[in-house]
Amino acid sequence: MIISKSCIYAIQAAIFVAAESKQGYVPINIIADRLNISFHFLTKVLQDFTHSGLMISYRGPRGGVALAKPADEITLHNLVEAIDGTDIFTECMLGLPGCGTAEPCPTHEHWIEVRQRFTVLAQQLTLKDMATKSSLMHVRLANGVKHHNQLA
Amino acid sequence: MIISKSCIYAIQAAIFVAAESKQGYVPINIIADRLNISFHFLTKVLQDFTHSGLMISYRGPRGGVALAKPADEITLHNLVEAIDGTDIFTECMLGLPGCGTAEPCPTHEHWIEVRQRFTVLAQQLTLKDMATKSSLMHVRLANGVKHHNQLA
DNA sequence: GCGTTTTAAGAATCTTTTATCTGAATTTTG
DNA sequence: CAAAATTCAGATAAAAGATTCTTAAAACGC
Repeated sequence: MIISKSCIYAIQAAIFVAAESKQGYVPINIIADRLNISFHFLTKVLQDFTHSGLMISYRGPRGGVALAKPADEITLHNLVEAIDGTDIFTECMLGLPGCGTAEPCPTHEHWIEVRQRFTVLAQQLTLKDMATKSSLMHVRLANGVKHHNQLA
Repeated sequence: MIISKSCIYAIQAAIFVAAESKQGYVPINIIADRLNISFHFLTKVLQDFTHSGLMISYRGPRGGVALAKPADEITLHNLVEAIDGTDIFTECMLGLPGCGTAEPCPTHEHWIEVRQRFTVLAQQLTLKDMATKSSLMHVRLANGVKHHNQLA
């Protein structure tokens, strides 16, 4: 998989928060319910967002999480970096440590072109863009479609 | 990581075999030695290549593995498919089961463009291409540079 | 046939990722 | 001040992936 499952959950949650964020803080149990993710697991994952300054959290009644910045100032790149790190955007396809223009691996020149496209995509696609396109995803999640292996 | 570690080892081994294959079968212990990979592990991984018809194997003295086809008829796509399957080339970035043009996820239209580039790359890059570009990789591996975390 | 070389196959171990649970700590509400 | 809502932190369990180990099977040379 391109990005980790934790990261997928985190991105979906961020889209959800961006779509609902007019009402102040969004409680994590609400997000977990609507997205069919374990509450405790999501709590842990979202802490990476608060630690990296993409979200802010508030305890107690009417607490929850909220975006720390406007949705159009948070990119997919920011989200992935906070959860999975930047390896995906910098790594050699074969994982060779010193691979670069000086000592390219056999796939180097072909791979960096694809990787560069992916990086640009991630830097240009904002949370706002994704939130406005998320209607269909939400409908499906709300209808009980869980992740993966649950097609049957 | 884009592709699994098993797949990375397998690709490196395939490049090695392609470069040496004039001498009939190449013993797996030789490949494992030169590439700093565990012999037993490599044995298991290369079985996926023989099972999928990309390589042929032969037991006993002067045995080993060899390409089943000319190196310019084996693509990177073939190699990845044999080890990791085709998920990488077909999957939605967020791993949503029904994601497609009918019900796109928020990243769908952006992601498929990158994914398509990657697929074309993998289908056009042949083992022959990689073997001719592999000199530097082999030098580094022969000098004892192991994979990952062994930089110090 | 016997010993050596080599792949084949599967079990066992270790590591990482994913997921759950429990007990706090914090803040608002009444 | 007490009760409820909510995040925070850490321990633990389950699952998946990576690696190693052990034994078998095949081929060859003598």
